[in-house]
Amino acid sequence: MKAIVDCNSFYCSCERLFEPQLDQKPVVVLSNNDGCIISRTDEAKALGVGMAGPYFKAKNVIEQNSVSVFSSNYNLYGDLSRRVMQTLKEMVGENNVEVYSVDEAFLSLGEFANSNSDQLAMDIRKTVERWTGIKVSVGVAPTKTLAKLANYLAKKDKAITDCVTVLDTQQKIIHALKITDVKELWGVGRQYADKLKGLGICTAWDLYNLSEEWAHRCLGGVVGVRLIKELHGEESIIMEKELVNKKMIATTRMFGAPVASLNDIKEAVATYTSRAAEKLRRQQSAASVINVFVVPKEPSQTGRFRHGPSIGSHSILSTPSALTQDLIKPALQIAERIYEQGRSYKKAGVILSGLVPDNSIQANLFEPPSKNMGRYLMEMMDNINFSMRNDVVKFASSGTKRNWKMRQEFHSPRYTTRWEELYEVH
DNA sequence: TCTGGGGTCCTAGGACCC
DNA sequence: TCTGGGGTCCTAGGACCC
Repeated sequence: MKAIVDCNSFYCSCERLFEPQLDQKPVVVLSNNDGCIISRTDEAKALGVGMAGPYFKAKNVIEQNSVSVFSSNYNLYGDLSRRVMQTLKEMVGENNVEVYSVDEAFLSLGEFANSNSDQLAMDIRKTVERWTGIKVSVGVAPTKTLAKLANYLAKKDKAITDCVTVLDTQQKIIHALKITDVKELWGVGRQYADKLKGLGICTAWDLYNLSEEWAHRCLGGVVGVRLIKELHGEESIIMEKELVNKKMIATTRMFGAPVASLNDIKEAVATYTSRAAEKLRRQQSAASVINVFVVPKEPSQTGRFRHGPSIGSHSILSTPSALTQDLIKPALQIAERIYEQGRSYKKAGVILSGLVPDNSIQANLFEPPSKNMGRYLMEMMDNINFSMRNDVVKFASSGTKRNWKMRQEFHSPRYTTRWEELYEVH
């Protein structure tokens, strides 16, 4: 049996942990740049605050109902996430936990669940809450896709389920499929949902009854086949062992306000490159390809604001590198190349790919001393920036004025990861 | 006026090779 | 001049996830 453990309104729950007077009160957390609502509590949902909707559209409702608003505080959420995952590992064994996202983990229950899945699932839910203060929902079923379905049902009707749903018999599974809209299934997004609806396939049960051959033809090839198999209880999406290294590392941001000057664009690109290079060194990789892109301000013709047209170009490094200074140089050259005088831009990004293990440590002996200096410099910068304040030490090309910096008007303290912001009890 | 920031996998098609 | 039937590798783009 598989389980999925999913934190309820995770970012909001993290904020509430340090402001307990907000329990039972509506809370929302905004995306970077305070643009979208990316987490909301049940109370906010009941007021009609949309998920993943733009903040400005919900602003009236939010102000009229005194909804508490926070900018996203990823230092805090990341730390609390680690505590939740650690709890799960202690309960079912490290090797049986697959961290799927910051607020979700799959568990392989194996023999733990043979007799009493309900009891085990409830035990997990209660223990995580007791140890970390974070409420979670648990779904249990034979496959990951069905476990996700169970979890969806657990969250949908918390008063009845107490945040736990177990689908351990064929009858329960069939009933769950029949009462669930096909668009709620894991692996069915907007495009497929619309397509399926058009064909008269409305419930998960309707999809269950289609053949693998049909899914291969109409639902993205092998991806669709896996979905059908999973619904039938056949494990087709396997558990990943340990968190493997990223194959691509990106740092991209909207600007706080549109940016027109090349200088500001270059500062932003240098800053994002530094951040991406830090992530690169953290997983001990080096990059061989660097991609820089900008998104002009003009609204997209398609009306889809998300995947608006971006203008970018890439550069291939002669030697893969993890040193910020090696990456900033080509990044800035690309920025100059793609920038057009007279336009203004709302976003820029840096993507590192072609990642390989960073073997420059071993190569040290054979390198000129200047290269070794580069490594020491990086280590020192990373350590200082990690233990003190972000960007105490940075490259001059990152700038000091930061005209492009994103908006964050409602930021809470990093209670658990910065000494000077520790929660105080008087 | 104001709409995030990451990631993954898969497929099709082109370039190139023998 | 005629010209088959494989392979592989890479990239762009589409779909999905949180």
